[in-house]
Amino acid sequence: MYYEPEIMNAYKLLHEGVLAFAHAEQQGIRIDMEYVTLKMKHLTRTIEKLEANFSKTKFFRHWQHTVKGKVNIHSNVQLANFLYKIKGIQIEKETVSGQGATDEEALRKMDIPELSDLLQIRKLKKIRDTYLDGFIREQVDGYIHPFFNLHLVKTYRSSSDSPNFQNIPKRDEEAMMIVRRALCPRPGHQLLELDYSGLEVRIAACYHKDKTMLAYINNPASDMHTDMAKQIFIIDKFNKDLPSHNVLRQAVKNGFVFPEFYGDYYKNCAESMACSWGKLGRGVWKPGQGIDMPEGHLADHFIKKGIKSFPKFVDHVQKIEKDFWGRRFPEYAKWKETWWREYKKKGYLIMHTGFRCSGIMSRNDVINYPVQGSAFHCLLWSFIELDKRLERKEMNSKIVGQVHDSIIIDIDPRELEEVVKLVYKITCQDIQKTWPWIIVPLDIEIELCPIDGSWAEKEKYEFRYFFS
DNA sequence: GGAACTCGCCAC
DNA sequence: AAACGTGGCGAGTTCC
Repeated sequence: MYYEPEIMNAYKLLHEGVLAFAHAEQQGIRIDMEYVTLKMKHLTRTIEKLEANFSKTKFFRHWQHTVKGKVNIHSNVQLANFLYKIKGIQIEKETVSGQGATDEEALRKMDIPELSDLLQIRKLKKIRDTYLDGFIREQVDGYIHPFFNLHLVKTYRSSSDSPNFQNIPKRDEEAMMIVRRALCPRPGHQLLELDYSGLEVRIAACYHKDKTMLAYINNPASDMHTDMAKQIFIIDKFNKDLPSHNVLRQAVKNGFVFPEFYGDYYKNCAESMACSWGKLGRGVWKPGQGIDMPEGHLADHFIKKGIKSFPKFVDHVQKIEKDFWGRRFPEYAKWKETWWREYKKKGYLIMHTGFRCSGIMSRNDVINYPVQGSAFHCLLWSFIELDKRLERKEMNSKIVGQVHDSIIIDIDPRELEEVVKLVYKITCQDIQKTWPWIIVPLDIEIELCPIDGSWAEKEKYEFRYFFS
């Protein structure tokens, strides 16, 4: 059988990657056991209290009245049955198998106060049972040793388990603080995390080489998300330092730009931006609705601009999508077509890093796999290189984990400057020499927690003065 | 009594 | 033409 020569580079990356990951697994991450034990007790008390209150409500008594045995408030089968069959609520959202959904979005739409209480219970149980209990179960002498796998993901990314170190809460402030407080450096050390900034966007650009996108990446003062926010929300004097404008920018970034890159389309994007972020309804908009900003409420602003209802906004976003791929990023759009056509002809695709994806893939798979995979491989290459260098220098600082585009180091404060310089050299400079296909600059951000602090306390670390 | 499934939810 | 990519895991439920 014929293999393209690049496949040996891919093999080498996997081989060395497995060894480097094993090294990190062996190090492990320290858990503040005293804290976790105490916090679990607190959470259990709070959950019991919330459950007791919940079972006193009219809602619960009605529910209990309609079933033969005992209600289990954590059973979504029972909950769906009660809400949709007994109470006769119209199903607005279905699960993948076509049942009435009972996820947060579905429950919030029903506007029943008791369901908010149920969601709060769910959230605390998730924190306790998935994360804190997982740490307790997996720890050995106060250290967890999460596995990092390289053989399980279709795109040749990694996965993690026992416990999964790649889905520790971050967005929800309360969950983040509770769970990350449990993760600590070794005594006298600090936890440091280095993140590649916008890695997937940059690696995508190495494939499609779109002129406009390259300009955005090469000019740090430019901001694609702000430009798109101006266009979508029709605001000329856009100021992202204004809290309300920043909400719109985030809405555009997470509700339009990234979903479009992943292959989503205008209808979902319009809904996400207007309803989830802008807090507007799906019908005709009325004055005073939506988030508040200097231009007035979002609804008033849109009405003034001639967009009086959600359907009108959908049309508006459709035009912007057309403009996005047709005028702004035509070379990116062309690349998507070329790769899809090539895949259909050959039945496989080869990444810049030498990995081959074959089997049945959708159009979205074909545009996402190479980008997701090779972006991760940049991280993996850096991980391997850094691991070797720390080992060779016999440093006390050790890599302990990785989250797709970031590396977590348990660092000896005395080695901080040396490690940071090394990290920057490897992640942003050396990698360019190894892989000439990386035609964009790569950049990182660093976060650091205090000595003997926890991962919840990490803060942005200004390291650039080392280089000035 | 365990395997396999669904659902919901956490991350990038 | 089609219509969001990749995972892990806990709890409940169903199947054998």
